[in-house]
Parts: sequence; C-alpha cells; structure tokens
Amino acid sequence: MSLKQHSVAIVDDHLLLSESLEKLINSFEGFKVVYHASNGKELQKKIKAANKLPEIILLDINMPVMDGFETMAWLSENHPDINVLALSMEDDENVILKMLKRGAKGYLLKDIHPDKLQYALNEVMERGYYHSDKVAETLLHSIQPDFNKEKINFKPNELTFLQLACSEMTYKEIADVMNLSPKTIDGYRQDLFNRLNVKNRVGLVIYALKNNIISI
Amino acid sequence: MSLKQHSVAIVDDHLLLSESLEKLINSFEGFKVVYHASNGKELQKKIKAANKLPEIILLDINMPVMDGFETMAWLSENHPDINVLALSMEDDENVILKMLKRGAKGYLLKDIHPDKLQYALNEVMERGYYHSDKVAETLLHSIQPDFNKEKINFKPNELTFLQLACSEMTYKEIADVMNLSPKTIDGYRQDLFNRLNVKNRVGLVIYALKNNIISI
DNA sequence: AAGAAAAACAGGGAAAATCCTTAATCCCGA
DNA sequence: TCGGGATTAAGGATTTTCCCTGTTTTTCTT
Repeated sequence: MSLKQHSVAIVDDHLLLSESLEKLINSFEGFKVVYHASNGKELQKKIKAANKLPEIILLDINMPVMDGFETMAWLSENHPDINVLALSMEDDENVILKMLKRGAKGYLLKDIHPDKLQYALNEVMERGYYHSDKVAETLLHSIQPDFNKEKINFKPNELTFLQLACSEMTYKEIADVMNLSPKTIDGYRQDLFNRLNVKNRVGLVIYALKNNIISI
Repeated sequence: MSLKQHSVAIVDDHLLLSESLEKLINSFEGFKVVYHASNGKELQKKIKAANKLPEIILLDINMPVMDGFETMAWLSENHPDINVLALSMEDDENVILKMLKRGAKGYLLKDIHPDKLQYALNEVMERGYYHSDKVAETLLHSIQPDFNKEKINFKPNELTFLQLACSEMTYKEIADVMNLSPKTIDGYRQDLFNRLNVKNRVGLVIYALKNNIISI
C-alpha cells in the first residue's frame, strides 16, 4: 500500500541539523523532505524554481540574510496555505508570539524528542496547527492582562470618559452622554494627558488598549 | 494518609447540574466542593461571609442577575488568585475569548467527559491553566490575522501614513517624516476616512488594530 | 508623444481639539 | 462652622483636524 506522502521543506542554516532532520523525517511514515534552504532568500528561490509547493515547512528563526520572521511574513503573504512550523533554540514568549502572529502554525524547540516532531507534523496536517504546552501557555499570557499589577486609579467619571474617548465621539458628544459640561470633559482630558503622559487622543486609545481599559 | 483537599466552589443556576457536579467532584481524589452559588451576586455574598476563599471556582456563564462575564471581571479585580474554570454550553470563540481575557484559567464545555473535568481540575492546580483543544485553537485564531481574507489594498504611502497616524504625531509631523506636503497627507486622510468609513483619527487607529495593520 | 489616470499639492473655511488660567460649588471632617 | 480638597466649569487663545473643491505634476498607456 502507498500512503500519501506529505512534502516537507527544511529551512535552516545549520547543515548538521538540517541533514539529520531530513533523515529523521523521511523515517516517519507519510512524510518526505523535498528540499532544503539555508535561509529565507534561498527558500524563495527554491519555491520559485520548483513547480510544487511543500505542504509543510520547518522554519528556523535565527538565520543570516533573511531570518525566520521575515521569511514567515513573506510566506503568509504569498503562500498562506503552507503549514509552517517554527523551529528555534529559545522559548522566549515574545519570539513565539512574533512567529505565531505572522502565521506560523506551531512552534518547536530544537531539543524536543523525535516523537514529538512526528506528532507535531501529524497534528499540523490534520488540525492545521500544533500546540506544545509552552505555546499554549504563551498564548494565554498574551491575552490575559496582569491582574496583579497595580493600575492607575481612575475616578469613575474619568474612566467613563476614557472609554468614550476611545470611540469616534467628539468631546461635545461625550459631554452630552455624560451629562457634563464640555469644559468639564476638557478638564478630564487635560488631566489624563498629563498623568498618562500622552499628547493626543490617539495616545489615550493606545494607553487604554495596553491597560485593558478597553478591548477591541 | 490524608491528601491535601483543594476547595472548589460551583456557580451555576441549574440546581440539577450544580448538585451532580458536586457529587462528581467530591468523588475525585483531592477535591472538595465547599459551596455553591446560583449567580455572581450570591457568590460575592458567600465569599464575604466565608473566611476562606475557594481555590477553584467552576463558573457558569449564562446566569440571571450577575452573569459569568461580570462575575469573572469582579473575581479578577478582587480575588485574582482564585483559579476560575468557565463552564458553558456553547463553544463560541468570542465567548471563550471574553472569559479568558477577563482572567479565566480555562474553559469547559458542559458536555465533557467526567474524566476531562478531573484532568482540568488537576491541570489548573498544577499549571495554573487548562487548555482544551478548542481553547487552544481559539487562542491561536485570536492572534493570527486571516491571511486568506482579501485586504483593502493600500498604496505604500497610504499604508505608511496609516501606520504613522496611529502614533501621537500630528499630521504636519507625519508630512515631515514622509517628505510630503501637509496637504498631500490631508488627501490621504480624507481618502481613508471615506474608504474605511470612519469619522476621525480614533477610527483609523481602531481600524488599523482590527486589521492587523498595526499591533500594540 | 498625446491623452488618460494616478499622485501630489493647495486654498479657504468651519469645526474640533488642545492648552492655560482661574473660579465657583460641593462635601467632608476637625 | 470653617477650611481644604475634589469636582465641575468658565473664558479665551491657538493649533489641529476635517471637509470641499480645484490645480499641477508625475506616471502610465498606446
């Protein structure tokens, strides 16, 4: 019987890892490495030269010339259907998020057990993504505000104003809604600009978002 | 031998479920239901009355008086150390995200297998969170832009302008940075207001965030 | 190279936002 | 009841934003 072979490309500048990964993956049932590249630029060339796209790309992050972030962004823009698994030495949450935001379907640490790699490859083909525990945790952190950090204490009216200022209402409209004089609203505004150290309303919006006072 | 018993509170307005959940949880090794509430308000009262906080709360979402979202927000604000597992009939991604953003440590569907519940309780005590596959997927979706959806096509300059407009710069400053006349910038601005159907700069920022043109 | 289309620029004016200073008004505790 | 802090608000000046319309310049097409 002949199983469908999923094509895999490896993008990594470490030849040793790259070669051994190929052997390993070829030993997995259902997967076949079709080509390598040592950085993003080279991958672009190979993709353009080949007439078939790989189904999966294992993408290293730290590479010369064109690194994993750039490469990931390019792939999302031009070949969003390829399932990319990011491959890295470090488990830095920001790095993980950066890759996922650019469209990576999963994130693998280079020191994982071979079985985990096989599992990840299968998962990404079946479900479209692979989540290690570390990735799951990172994602949760990324959306959960830090409830223990002390927040600036807003007076109720001030808070209401801040929230309304993050809409497309004019200050006059806000004053109407809050049943206050436009001049009072102007007072809140000045106060907040000073306290939050922002220059204009855009600054307010950004602040409110960063501090989970509003969410979109 | 006496294992440490983790205290669990159940907040649900369906008596039948609530009661049977208690029996189930008490049958798990290491967990003990300490009290019930049929909505958030009642929970608040019980928490204030009791001298000990539960370690875990199973929190229903659809409840009268004070629903799960409000309750979750209150808990995060006042008792951030309690591990809350949200409990719901529906697996709507927005609902899941809403609860997680408010600080829930996990999300359970009401029709899960009892073993899963036990697993979730253990996970939340050991790791601080519990991730079902659905939750993991939801989280990934929440940070990954949809690369397949067609985006409004921005001209390079227009895109640059949009990004800069999301900072605290004035239009004049943006014009300087982009080496264009303020009047040209004003043209971009008008154009975008019309095309994106927004009323002011706050609208631009919100749009840019929603469409992953900028991220904070 | 002429015409069409796109991009850059401009004038003028109304509305809104921004900035600064000062002042009633209310509420609470000594 | 007095004083002080917080809240609300005023006047007034300046800048920025917003909107409509039209012109020049550049770029592309054929």
